[in-house]
Amino acid sequence: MQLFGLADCNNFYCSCERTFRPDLVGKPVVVLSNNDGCIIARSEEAKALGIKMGEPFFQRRAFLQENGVAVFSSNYALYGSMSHRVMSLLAQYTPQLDVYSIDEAFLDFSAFNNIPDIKQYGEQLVHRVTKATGIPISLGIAPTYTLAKMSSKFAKKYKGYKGCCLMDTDEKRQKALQLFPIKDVWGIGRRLSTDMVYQGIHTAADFAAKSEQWVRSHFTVTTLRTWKELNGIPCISLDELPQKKSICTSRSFPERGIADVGALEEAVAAFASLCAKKMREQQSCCQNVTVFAHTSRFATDGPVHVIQKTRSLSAPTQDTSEISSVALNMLRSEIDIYRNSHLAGKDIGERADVMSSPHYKKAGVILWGFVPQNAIQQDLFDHIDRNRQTALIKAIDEINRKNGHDRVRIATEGTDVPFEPDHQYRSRQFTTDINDVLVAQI
DNA sequence: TCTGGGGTCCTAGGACCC
DNA sequence: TCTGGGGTCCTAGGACCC
Repeated sequence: MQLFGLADCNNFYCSCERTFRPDLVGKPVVVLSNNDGCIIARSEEAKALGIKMGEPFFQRRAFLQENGVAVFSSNYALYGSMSHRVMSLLAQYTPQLDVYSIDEAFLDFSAFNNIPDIKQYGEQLVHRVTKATGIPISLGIAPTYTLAKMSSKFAKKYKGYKGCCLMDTDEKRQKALQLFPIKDVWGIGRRLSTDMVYQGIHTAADFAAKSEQWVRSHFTVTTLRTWKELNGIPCISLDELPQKKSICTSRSFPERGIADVGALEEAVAAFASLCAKKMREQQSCCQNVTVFAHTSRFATDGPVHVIQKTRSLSAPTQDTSEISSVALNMLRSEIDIYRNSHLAGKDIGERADVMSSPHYKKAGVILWGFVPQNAIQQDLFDHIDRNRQTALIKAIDEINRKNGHDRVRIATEGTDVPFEPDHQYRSRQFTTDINDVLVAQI
């Protein structure tokens, strides 16, 4: 029998913060998104207070304070490094580890038929990771990924499992399916679960009991796969994930957003530069560049402007300055079009008002259409000296690697930090900056 | 005043071709 | 008055995930 494990870190970001603040164990903790915008992680105690995932922080600030909830800005350097510790421990327990997200990984246990007690093996794994990293984890073991995800939720919910829930018989599977709400099934989101409840499907068991024909005719192939997985037939594969199909860097800007076009350009140049760097790390070149920028979805006053523009390059590239200039050209021309259309027919008196440009709340750059960097088709009309360019990029990456990122950058990114996201409640870089390492007092 | 960021996959429908 | 049929490719947008 094939068996897969899913290891899931409990309330990962909160647990990371707590590892370095043991005084907060047992107390409510939340972690905020960039700009301290939304609540994106909650400890069990915070969940018990009724705090929802994704709630805007400003709406909950007073409540959090009244209830003594510890609040943290997101600290991705810390979470990334803690994740790495957890994953390297998990890798010791399986021949095949698939890291699925910052706090989750699948483990292939198929080769472990000779292990007499896989449940006990799982419990050991959970105990070891929790003890060694300070991050509590839950492990589900089952014949398919979808069922393993489900098992891990049981492992988390019921203390009696000691962190590890094994679903290795049809009887256990049936029982679990009946207890599991359809909306919590992996791959069934809000939209689909609403449809299903409308059709009388309330639990995973209700759904699994439908005929294949019925599922095919009502939903897409993705949902059919989920149905098969619930019935114990593996059909989701995770292989070859490391090559991404698109790479995106985007940010929301603090408060009302950015009105100054120069500042917006600097931000976009910085996003382009970061995208290009991520892309070089996976040794690709991109064929397409998309830039986007838009005003707030929530603002009811002020001009609304949505920019989304894509350009195909004449030859794939991984050069920061080329990608950056393509993104900036698209951005500028879209803004020019907007301005011209809003200036047309206005007299001078109205212009001052019109020229108060829109406040762009969010912007980003997406690179896609990747080809491996060693397999580039030369463009017949390409006049750029590729070899020289490659040498320059390598040199810059190397300087930045040694001296801190952004030490060398292109001039369009500006000499100041273009915008400083709010992170009022940020913890320190306990694991990645020597100046922030905790000091033990004897 | 203040509402995250980064991905994947699928489908419908338009553009284009013969 | 009457305005084809079938195929491919691309893109935007929706749904999902963490």
